[in-house]
Amino acid sequence: MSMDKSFKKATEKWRLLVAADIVVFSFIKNELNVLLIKRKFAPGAGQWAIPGGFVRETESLEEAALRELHEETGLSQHSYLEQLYTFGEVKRDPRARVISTAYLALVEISEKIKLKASDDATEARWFPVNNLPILSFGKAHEEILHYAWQRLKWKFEYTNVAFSLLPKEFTLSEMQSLYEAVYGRKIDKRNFRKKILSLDLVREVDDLRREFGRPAQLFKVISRDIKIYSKIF
Amino acid sequence: MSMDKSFKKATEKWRLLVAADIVVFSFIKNELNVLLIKRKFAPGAGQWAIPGGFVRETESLEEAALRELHEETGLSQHSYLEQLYTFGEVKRDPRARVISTAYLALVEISEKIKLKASDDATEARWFPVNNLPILSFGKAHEEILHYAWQRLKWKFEYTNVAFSLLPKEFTLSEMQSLYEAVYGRKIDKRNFRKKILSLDLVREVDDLRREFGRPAQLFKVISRDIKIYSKIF
DNA sequence: CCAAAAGTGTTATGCTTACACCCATGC
DNA sequence: GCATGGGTGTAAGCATAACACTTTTGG
Repeated sequence: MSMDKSFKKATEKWRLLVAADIVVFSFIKNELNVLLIKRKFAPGAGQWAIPGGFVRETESLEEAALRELHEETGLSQHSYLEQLYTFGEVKRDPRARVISTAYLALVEISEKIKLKASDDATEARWFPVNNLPILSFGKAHEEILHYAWQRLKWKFEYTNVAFSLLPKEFTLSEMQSLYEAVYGRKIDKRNFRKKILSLDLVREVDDLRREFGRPAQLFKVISRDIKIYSKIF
Repeated sequence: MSMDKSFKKATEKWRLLVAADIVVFSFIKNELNVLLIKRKFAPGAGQWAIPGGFVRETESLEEAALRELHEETGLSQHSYLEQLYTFGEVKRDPRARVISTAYLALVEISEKIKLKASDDATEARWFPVNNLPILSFGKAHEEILHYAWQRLKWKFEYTNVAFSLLPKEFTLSEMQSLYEAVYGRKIDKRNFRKKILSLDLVREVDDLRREFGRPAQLFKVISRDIKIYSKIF
């Protein structure tokens, strides 16, 4: 059998780097938040960026994304993870030819999750999606965030992925305000409750949340497995 | 500013290859077809596979996918192209660590498009999606095909991408049988025509197709730009 | 009793689906 | 005149969207 020249050629000049970036969303104080880090190194040192880094030979893309997330932010849990898109233009990184695969992750912030201490050189912080800082890497990271948010909207419309951002027990009003935060628009309360209850996704628990006004019924998820529906909202 | 160790480390051992694969669909004789090549080299020499190959340092992922397609099949046109998914598990290719990004392309076969001559060592052929040969690369390529078909179904449901598989002029019955081929199920004729015409996507042309039975009205597309609809069928 | 948020039904409209017969042509 | 595919309308059921007031609690 003859030799495969294109394989030989490719291995003679290994000159492509592969990176994994990870956009992490959470729902904090009725706002959709994104996790960003302050970059330590060029390019873009001192500026905010999406967590991410180079993939090692011995790990999958997904593993690399989660490892970088842990190293850069201290976060080691997630309730949902999916691949977003792979950016492969030639000029993206000034230092070398880099292909980078972006992931979308969701975390619940019910138990207080600690981010990496900010006295470390790499600081990590949650930013509300409607109040983001200037990002490094020109428009590239902004586009990734925008794309991730779009994808999240779509997932909310057609799947039960919303539960991955909610704590174990929650009120329907909380759930509604999560939908409103993701969609960026108001939803009618009666229609929302009617639809969610008709889908048989949640069950009442024998407890109430007392804050302001009338106490609210608490619910829990029946199953957190991701399912696709025809259209939720 | 201090040095970025992870970048240094990554560039010291370039050991990841990046490949691009491309799943090409066409609509031939009322069947959905996929373009496959007979592999010339190991692994999987002599077996059928999805076209693809290694990405060069100077080209984008998309360019690589299209270049490989042209080199391996002779095809140099497409009416639609989108990124599908990036496969990044560690063990995919026995020869080296390979990350591979799969693309989905559509072509219209109106003007007879010539595939690479089969006396060349690399043969290229269209296969109906319901009658595929054994593929090389174990289950991996089968999964990619399955995934591509799933994505195509989704695109047909929610966008006007169907026009990318139809010739300039077509009958509504042709268009319906394209939908049926992609979905793998029958659609009611009256409902189909009603819906398509109500979306204002096509315009009658002043010509008929004569084959069997009553001649059929020919239509053309008003605009081939991809648009998203709430649900077509 | 006041502020605050929870909770609750009905109606109109539009979309989806199911369904059967006549039409125009070539042979 | 018959075989072949082209072309047409209506009604029922379902999902969506709009809309306002009462309830329960804490202070």
